Amino acid sequence: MTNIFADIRTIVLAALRQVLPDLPDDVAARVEVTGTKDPAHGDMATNAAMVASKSAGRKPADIAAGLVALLQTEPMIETAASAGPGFVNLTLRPDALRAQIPLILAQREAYGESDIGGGVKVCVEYVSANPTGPMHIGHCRGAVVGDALANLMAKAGFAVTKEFYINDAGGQVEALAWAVYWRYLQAIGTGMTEEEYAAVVPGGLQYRGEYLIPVGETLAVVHGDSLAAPGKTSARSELWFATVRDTALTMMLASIREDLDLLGVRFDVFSSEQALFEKHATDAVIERLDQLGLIYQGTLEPPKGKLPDDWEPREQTLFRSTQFGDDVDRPLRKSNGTNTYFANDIAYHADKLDRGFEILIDVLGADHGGYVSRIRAATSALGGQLDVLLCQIVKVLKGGELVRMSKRAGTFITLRDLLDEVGRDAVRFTMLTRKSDAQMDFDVDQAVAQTRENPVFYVQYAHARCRSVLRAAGESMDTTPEALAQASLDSLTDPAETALIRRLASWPRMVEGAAQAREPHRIAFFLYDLAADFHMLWNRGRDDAALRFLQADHQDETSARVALVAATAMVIRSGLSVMGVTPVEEMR
RNA sequence: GCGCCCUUAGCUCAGUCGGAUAGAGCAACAGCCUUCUAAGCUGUGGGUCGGUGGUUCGAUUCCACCAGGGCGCGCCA
Repeated sequence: MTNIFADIRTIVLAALRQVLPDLPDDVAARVEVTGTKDPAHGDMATNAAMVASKSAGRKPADIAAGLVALLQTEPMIETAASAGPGFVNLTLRPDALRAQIPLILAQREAYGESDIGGGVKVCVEYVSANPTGPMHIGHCRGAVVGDALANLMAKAGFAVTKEFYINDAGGQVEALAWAVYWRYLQAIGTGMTEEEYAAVVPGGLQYRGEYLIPVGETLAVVHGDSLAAPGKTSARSELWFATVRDTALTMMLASIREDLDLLGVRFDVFSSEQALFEKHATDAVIERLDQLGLIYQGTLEPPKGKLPDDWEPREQTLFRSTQFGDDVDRPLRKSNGTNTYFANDIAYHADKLDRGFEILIDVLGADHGGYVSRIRAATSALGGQLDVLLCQIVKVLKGGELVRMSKRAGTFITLRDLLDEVGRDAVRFTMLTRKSDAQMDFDVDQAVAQTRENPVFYVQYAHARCRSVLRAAGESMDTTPEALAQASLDSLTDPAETALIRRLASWPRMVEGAAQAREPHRIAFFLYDLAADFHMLWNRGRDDAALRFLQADHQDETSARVALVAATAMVIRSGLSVMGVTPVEEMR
């Protein structure tokens, strides 16, 4: 595990303890070593003197002076200087920074891995689309964000499980079965009209999309007319319901998994709501909460403002979520005694805790915003920790126009449409170029553009250029990582080279910060900046032939630069693999 | 009406649990191809960080209130 920031922080902390032997641990924990914005401030800066000032009762400048004196003597540090309100700026010895290159080459794409996760078991739940239809663009962002977050946390040393929760119980599955049964009747050539059929469906016919036609046809092939009443009309639901529902769920889930596969998302675990239902998990968890004194029978206040038309006060089984920061207590059982979705979801989260996960993460759509505080409350009540990432709406733009998505108008964009148009890598990368809780416009034209505007292209281009140099170098030298790690790096002194090395060295710190903040989008921005550093260096070689990577007459310089290029390619690949994007070898 | 999220350059967005002179891309202007990919690079201009207070050595960052945008609001999942 390589992390030069962590190494320097250890050194700074040791020095701080010499200056202040009574340093409290909580103060020590706040000591940071960060990169600098301004090269004039050196390579790194630490806030150590400032954070320790208050508890030590000494001026920051005073402590900083003590630190500077000690840090000056460190072999990795060339100069230390106090500055501003009490920063200590550090300039590393050039060879200390360059020494990161062989370390990167030795670790390859594993570079950036960290142990801050400490092997803590984390369950990241995402997508969890209802198995009632194909995946649409609304699911896409959550799928990509969740998948990248899971990868990111795994890289940071958490023991991550990727999980998909199948909502295969409840009203919408019933509605699905009725919708599929209609497609079945059509497939066997029923004489009923859609209106006649809809009239017998409890709650009305939903899910009228054509994607259910193949399910009906499959049922017709397997079961012939046997699921219908004589005359090919609708039979009593007891006769066909379970068969139709199970076939529909199986086929819908298969289709979702196919879509996920195309997106490059693979889950470790698919959890079934129905399975929990059969174990009576919800009743069990309500019992558990009851024993904690968190359940009561009561009547909720009507919601403020606009009332539902049929509002009337009714007594329900309620959970005291207000004790855990929610605004109102929430119903677990409906007035007819059946469990609410919330209750079932508590059972599911309890199930995850029972499986030994210490941190639960749910990636949800923004339309679940109002749901967050109650499910977090429930998880806290059960002694767990739940982090929620809300993914805001994605608007799709094409030709500068907003592409309207409406199920009613039948113009909803499926995930597959988007993948066909833009490609998996561009979809994944673009979805990670915004903070997940910020609204996003997905510009289809930009995602396929081959210019710097398009971060996917820009990063891929940098990687392709690296590979191009390595291919060319490979004709006259050994470009295996093992061989390059032996190169003498003393010639890497150009500011553009140093900037690139500094960026590479900050990758492990970036991974840790992004994982702790649960912000996978930071990886995309890091790679973009890294690509910019590399493109700049590349073009320096255009202006000044002496800065080109391959120097026919200077073997040492060439190997040093090729080693740098190889390390750059590895870090790009390391980052892309977190994002689930495939690096390209060449642009075409 | 209540709750949650958001507001940073003309546009789209970064900004590392509070840190030094707030950064990119696009758009505008001025440059760089006998060369490992010019699908790129360099430079210039552009900001009361939505507003007003507060917390402290220090606030784009934390808190309160206000304005604007989005999402939701008992027996849907």
